[in-house]
Amino acid sequence: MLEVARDCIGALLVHEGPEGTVSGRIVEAEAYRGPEDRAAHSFGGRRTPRTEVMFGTPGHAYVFFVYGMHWHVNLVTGAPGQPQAVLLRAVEPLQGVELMARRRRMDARRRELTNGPGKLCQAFGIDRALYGADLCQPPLYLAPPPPGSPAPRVATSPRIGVDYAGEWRERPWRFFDADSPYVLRARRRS
DNA sequence: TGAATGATTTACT
DNA sequence: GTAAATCATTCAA
Repeated sequence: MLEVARDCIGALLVHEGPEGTVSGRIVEAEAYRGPEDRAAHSFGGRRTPRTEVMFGTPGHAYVFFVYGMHWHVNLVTGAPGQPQAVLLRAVEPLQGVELMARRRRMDARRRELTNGPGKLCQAFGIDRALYGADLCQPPLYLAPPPPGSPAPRVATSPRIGVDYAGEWRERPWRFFDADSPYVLRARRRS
């Protein structure tokens, strides 16, 4: 599953919605390991209407809502019964930048357009309607990087926003393209 | 039925 | 740097 998270970096995310098609290059993702991972929603094997899709077959979208105003998208990776997922945190906009900017109500050139999980979902128009969607076909799917594109320099770091996860917090399960300006605060070493 | 809380973002001091 | 916004989901009763 960690391999899947790493391989996501550089791949394309495409959403063909009623308002148009948007796509972007994935530059940041985090792995959530399942029942043993305190930071995961499926910690302890909790199987609820919300986490249900993670227990199913891989390749589907786990979409959920947090903080009363933000959606997140995950790629379900574990085999059936293995509730693992990869959270997509940031992309570089490619197609449909104007549509993203309209949805986000900001200038299309700003990095803030898609450099966070909630921002990405807003820009892509991802919401509850895409819960459990098959990520191998439209309207929402992943595509391999375009041929000839340079392999990204993938770096790792601890995950973000999961301080409550105790020992699991420090696991370097966040993967990102070290050269992308769309990755939030690529932390400098001291 | 009701209360607590969060895989965040944004605005403000 | 700190805090508010804001509600689906979850857990307790």
